[in-house]
Amino acid sequence: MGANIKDVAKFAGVSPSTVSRVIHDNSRISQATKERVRNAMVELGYVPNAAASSLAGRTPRTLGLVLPNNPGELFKNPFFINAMRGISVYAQARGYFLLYSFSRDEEDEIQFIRNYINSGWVSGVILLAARKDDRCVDYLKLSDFPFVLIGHAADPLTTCWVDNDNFQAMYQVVTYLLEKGHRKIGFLGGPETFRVTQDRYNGYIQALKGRGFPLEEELVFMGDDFTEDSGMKGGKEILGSIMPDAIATTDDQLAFGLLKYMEENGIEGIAVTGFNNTVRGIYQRPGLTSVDVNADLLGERAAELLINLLETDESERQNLSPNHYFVETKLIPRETA
Amino acid sequence: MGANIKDVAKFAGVSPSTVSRVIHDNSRISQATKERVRNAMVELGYVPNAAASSLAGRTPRTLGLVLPNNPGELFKNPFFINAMRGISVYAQARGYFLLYSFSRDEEDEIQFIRNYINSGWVSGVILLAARKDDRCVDYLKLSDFPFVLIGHAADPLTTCWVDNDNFQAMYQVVTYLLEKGHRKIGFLGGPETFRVTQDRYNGYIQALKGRGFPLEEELVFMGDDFTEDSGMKGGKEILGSIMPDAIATTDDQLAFGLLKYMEENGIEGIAVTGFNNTVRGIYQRPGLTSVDVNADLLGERAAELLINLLETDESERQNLSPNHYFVETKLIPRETA
DNA sequence: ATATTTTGTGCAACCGTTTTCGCATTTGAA
DNA sequence: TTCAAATGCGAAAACGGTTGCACAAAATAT
Repeated sequence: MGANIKDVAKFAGVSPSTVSRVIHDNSRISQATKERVRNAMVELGYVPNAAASSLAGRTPRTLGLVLPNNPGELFKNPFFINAMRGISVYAQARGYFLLYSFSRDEEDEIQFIRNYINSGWVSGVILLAARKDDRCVDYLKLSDFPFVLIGHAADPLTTCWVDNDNFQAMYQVVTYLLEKGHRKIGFLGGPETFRVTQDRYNGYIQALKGRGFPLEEELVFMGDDFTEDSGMKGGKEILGSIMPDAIATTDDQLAFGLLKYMEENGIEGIAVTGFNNTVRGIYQRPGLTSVDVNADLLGERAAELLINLLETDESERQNLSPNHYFVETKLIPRETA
Repeated sequence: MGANIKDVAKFAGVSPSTVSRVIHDNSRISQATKERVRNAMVELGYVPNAAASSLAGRTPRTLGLVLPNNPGELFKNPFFINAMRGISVYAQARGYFLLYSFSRDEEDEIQFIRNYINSGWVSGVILLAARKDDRCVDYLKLSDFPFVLIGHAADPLTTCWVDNDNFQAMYQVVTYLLEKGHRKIGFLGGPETFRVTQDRYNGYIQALKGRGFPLEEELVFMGDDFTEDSGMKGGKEILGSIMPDAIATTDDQLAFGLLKYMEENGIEGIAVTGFNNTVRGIYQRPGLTSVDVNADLLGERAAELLINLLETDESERQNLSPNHYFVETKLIPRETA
């Protein structure tokens, strides 16, 4: 390993404490000394020992990421890798390291977080997949450990989080469909209990209202989950009654199920939109019109929020502002709408 | 933060040194004492402070991952996320943390590795994307820092690496094509300078030879890179002369280019195979027959190799065996072949 | 000219763990 | 019974930074 703080001190003709203060840009050190020490640092190729630094009281400049371990989801949806990249880009710029781990289940995740915290290896956590009633969130709050959530927090006032503006996103989708000339527009969502479903549903309703179109309950269906099967079921329900000329779904998987149902039943000419811009939707024919949730930027913003949180004094954290970010989505028109 | 080693010592009625020895299962501590201390540890929810531990001489149980930052590649090919998952699964089982970073370029990567090493935060490195004449490899060797490579090492004897058996993989592809009744089989590869191209080309040759088929030079083309464009160019070259009835490519992107060329020129009935089992190949119609390189397992094996390396004494590392693993590939037949 | 504040730096204790050395105590051999 | 070796554990010095405190020198106020 390279030079340590003593080597630098000796080289610059000062004491180790002075070097340390130069590293942290302490105002009590004169410019002349700072310059001399900094030269010594580059001269010797000095990199501070992170272990010693965090042991001695500084917060370790490392963030811990908690990822779900759902093999299918991981490769169908480039969300996670892109979010991780976004986080990496930002964290790098601020000089933070990143720890990650895929966990099998909630129990596993809590275990990880416990290890992150107690090992002293990590100063903050980013949760990349928020569940409803997430025990990880509870655990982190209970431990009073800094974290941010990607996704809408159950308690948005006392939690830091980043998310898309799901209302706005769906509003935009429906408006787009209306402008395309569609009049009877259905809605196929995930479980009602999810915040994201609610938000998007509200966006759907408002977009219709805004243009003076009525909400027709028969054209609305909420699945039990986000699977293709639920999509097919939704197709059966919605297309069984009145025929809409477009259906906005809240997830590409649902859309795939819906398209499958339509194909199997020879139904054509209905516009379909999805959410998440998954790879399958991009490459299938016809390409699925979908909403890109901008995972990259979600990641960057999450990292930004967390690092800002970490770098504000403990006493002021309560009223950190902002405690959340909304990230723009982008509608990607393709053949299905 | 939780309890420290002194708390545990007090609780168990021993000295901190004894607790430390129990943690590392030192043979000089009696079973009775070990039990008592271990009880104290669970009782107090003790997790060793990783910073202190690594400061005091232990190697930090953390591995650093170096990833390329090629946005397109990252989401078209689920290789990286799967490899990362594989690494995570194995590292977790052995009690290691994982650091990752996406780098813009080679310069950036070296910078990261330097930080990894000098910060004392990391005890070994996994390179997920090996280039030819990789400066990172040189740097790591020069620093005498433990690392493994995913991909074939330039110097396979003195480097630790994991890779697919590319010879075998292509042998299998060609054999499959021959068994399907194809007789004139072409080869469309990436740059010749790449080891992987060579290996797969040799597999192609041997598979033909093995069954007594001649190698026809006009049916072989090596592109300048792994892009769709090169695939189209290859199609033009190979399909311009004698018509083969199948073409084995060394990369899905090349295969996509080839298929595109065929479509644009109205050429049909030629079997095509790819490599990497990318998402586009899975979802396009017709589905692309491709070789799954088993990224998950590559990741696991890489982690295994590195951790084993780290846990053998410095003096014995020279003749660590094995210093590499071959990971099975899996041919995934779809419509194009 | 003296008193007071500000500025610049060093000393030394501390963070939590590891590990060498050393000292009892027990075990086994002579 | 005596001595050497093995066993079981504690004391204390690292590891590399950080930071409160002290203190001298310089700047400013009186």
